[in-house]
Amino acid sequence: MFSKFLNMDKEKQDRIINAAIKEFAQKGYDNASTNEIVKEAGISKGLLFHYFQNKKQLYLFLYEHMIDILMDKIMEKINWEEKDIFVRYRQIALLKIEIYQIYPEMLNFVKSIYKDSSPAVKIDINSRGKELFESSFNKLFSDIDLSKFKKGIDIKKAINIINWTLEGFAYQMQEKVSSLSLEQIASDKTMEEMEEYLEILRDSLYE
Amino acid sequence: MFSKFLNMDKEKQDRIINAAIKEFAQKGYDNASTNEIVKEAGISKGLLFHYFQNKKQLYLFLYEHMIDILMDKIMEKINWEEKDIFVRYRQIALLKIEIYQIYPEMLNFVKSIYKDSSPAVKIDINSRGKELFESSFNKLFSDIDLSKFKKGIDIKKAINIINWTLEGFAYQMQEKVSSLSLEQIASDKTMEEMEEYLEILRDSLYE
Amino acid sequence: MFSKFLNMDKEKQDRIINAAIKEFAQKGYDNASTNEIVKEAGISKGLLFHYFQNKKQLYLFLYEHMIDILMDKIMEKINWEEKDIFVRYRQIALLKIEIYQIYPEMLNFVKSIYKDSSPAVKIDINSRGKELFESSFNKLFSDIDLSKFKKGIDIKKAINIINWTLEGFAYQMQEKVSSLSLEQIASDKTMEEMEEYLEILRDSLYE
Amino acid sequence: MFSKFLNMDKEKQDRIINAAIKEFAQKGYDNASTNEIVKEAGISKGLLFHYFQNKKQLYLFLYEHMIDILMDKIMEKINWEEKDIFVRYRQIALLKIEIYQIYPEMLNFVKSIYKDSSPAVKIDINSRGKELFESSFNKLFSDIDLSKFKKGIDIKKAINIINWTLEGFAYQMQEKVSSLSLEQIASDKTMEEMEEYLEILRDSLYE
DNA sequence: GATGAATGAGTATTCATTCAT
DNA sequence: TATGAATGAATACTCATTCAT
Repeated sequence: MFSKFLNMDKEKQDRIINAAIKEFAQKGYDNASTNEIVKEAGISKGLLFHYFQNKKQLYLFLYEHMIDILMDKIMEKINWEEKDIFVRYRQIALLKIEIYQIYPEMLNFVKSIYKDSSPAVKIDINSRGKELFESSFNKLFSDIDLSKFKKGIDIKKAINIINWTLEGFAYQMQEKVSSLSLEQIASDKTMEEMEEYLEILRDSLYE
Repeated sequence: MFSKFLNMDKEKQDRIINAAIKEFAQKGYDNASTNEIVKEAGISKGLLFHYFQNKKQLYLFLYEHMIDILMDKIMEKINWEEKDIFVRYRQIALLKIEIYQIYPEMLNFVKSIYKDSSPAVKIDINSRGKELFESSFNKLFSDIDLSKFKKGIDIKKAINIINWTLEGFAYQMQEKVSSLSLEQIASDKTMEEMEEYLEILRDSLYE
Repeated sequence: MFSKFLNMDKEKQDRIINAAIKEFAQKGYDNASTNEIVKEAGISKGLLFHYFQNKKQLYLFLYEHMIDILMDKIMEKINWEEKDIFVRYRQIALLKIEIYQIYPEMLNFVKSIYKDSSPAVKIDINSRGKELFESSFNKLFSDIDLSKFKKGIDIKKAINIINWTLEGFAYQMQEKVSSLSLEQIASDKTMEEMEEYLEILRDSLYE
Repeated sequence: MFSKFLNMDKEKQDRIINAAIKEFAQKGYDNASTNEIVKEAGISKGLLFHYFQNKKQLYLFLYEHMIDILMDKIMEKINWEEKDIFVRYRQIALLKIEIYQIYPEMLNFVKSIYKDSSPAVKIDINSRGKELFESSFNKLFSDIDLSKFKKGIDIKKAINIINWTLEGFAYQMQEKVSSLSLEQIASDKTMEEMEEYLEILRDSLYE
């Protein structure tokens, strides 16, 4: 399907991918301009459509490609022996920071998929997402040791609280991105603050 | 600034506001069409731009106007005698549901501000948000009784956890909106589930 | 439907119509460029689409409008008392020349409808054509005096021969348009030549 | 000029020709896509433009080549001993039907030349047509026995009438193509009807 | 001879905004 | 105050043609 694209010069490939995920992440599917993408990538109008039938195919390719890379990273970096949910979340957080530093727009793009997704692509994303994303994502928490939670607590709700708290924290950090440098965000101080949140939650939700 | 608009026939005013927030909420800032707005409001193109210099000014006016109305409702409906944070949050949740039932587009509009916010208006919203929204929002929690929290706990972080959890829960509920009716969402069962979350948090974070 | 357009300044209206029928007649529906039309008409891109929803609506409007004008002219100029087919054809020929001199592209446009009609508009034209064009066109020959034809001759075939001959002659004349001026074509010499054809046919097909 | 092409593998040559005349016949010069032609012919884009400088040259080559083949057939099949114009025309009509059944796209292509001919190629076709087509076509009628025509009749005009009538009849038949099968069109009934037209004309124009 | 990546001007249509009335 | 005609840059996408391999 996209073999033509994937067999081309790697450097140009990356220029196109970066330009495209940046544009889509910033403006959403509908408002993303293929004009801007080719300008930023330094290629001609025709070439983009030589590789991708249309804007939608480009978007769906990026979706699958980014998820693939994300999943590969997860499988590679997570220590699956460690069953404690807080340790697992800490690993995921470090992973995110790592990806953030290499492909900063990638996480924004993945996030934007859930935010915007115009009707034009929503159905396709949903059908592909159900197979790919969720199955792999569930794996992240499928083998967690649940015995450490307080007796009587609704474990599903407890996990939700942990999740929402970390999401909220990450979002708060991201808002500072424009003023802070990535280095500062990925610094010890940020990690320390996260640890403090995790500690409060562990004290609260574990036996 | 917008006094010209605010002094006009109230009924036409509302037609314009309703048409505009509906369009913006449904399509986001960039994709919202002023053509659609004037058609829905039953006014001419010229008139819209007579009252509002441009699309952006219209959007920013709506933002401020909606926040104003929201704040008025809050001030009116919150029982300020009650200082317990969990009780306060419960009141806010009920308030949201109440507004949702009366002006469904209004909350969609406010929500859409955070979801989409194209780069074209993001900066303006952020700067005004800091003044308007946060100052009023802070008032919601300025007189909270902090003595009930566990000794030694970082209270700011504890409040964040409560906040993010409720946000996460609300977001989860919203995702069901397309399949569930508003009545079902605002039902006892939803409120019960929220109570369970609040109970876990109170058990965890209070002395 | 097109009242907005028909109520505008007549001179600009005509500039648009002339530019459009010329472009459609020369290049056919698919290849006609709305860019060229607005350039030739001296209006902006937006204005054309302000009056006509899209290219197809413009084409269909022109079709109906041109047929209308053509039919009005026919009803006005034909002497319906005269039942002889050769006299009737002569009147029609004179009529065509007259129209040719006033709206030269109009007849080309009408002719082009039958020649090209891309699949994009064919169905719409056919359905509208059956009502409008054919019913009125049949009227042109509905009250002809058939008693003058040779006994035993197949009258339908005889009329076809007259028709095809005059069409062939007109086509031959048109091919000379690029080299000859309209004045020369509409001259006595051309009419004389046509008379000679009609005379051969009358001698041949009448008693 | 096109010797490079004509010296290549005959089978590939035919694949290209067939793909090209089909595309041109179906869509007309302007809308024919060289992309489609190379896809259908199974060759690369570059190769097409290696043999033919550009789309126009390809079209003009096809025009000349098809006329050549057509003329060869004519020279081969016409009985030149028979000098009667009506008999000659009957032979030509049969010839057309024969070709129609063997190379249906070829006649479609030749026909399409007259129908669509975008301004881009019209001039070139016209100038070449005068040399090629007409010279050969004139041969078809150069040795006709003119002595049978009525005394005093303008023979050139009489021949035109015969020609236009047969053209008109053929065109009328063609319009039925979409609903009728080729077999039905080339049936005895069609030929019979043509005979009736020829008979009327012979009775009218011969002594 | 043969490939197909690459180009950029071209297509129809939209839309915020202006301005004469 | 109110209208809506008019603008032109922007949109996604196509396509004949070139050229390095």
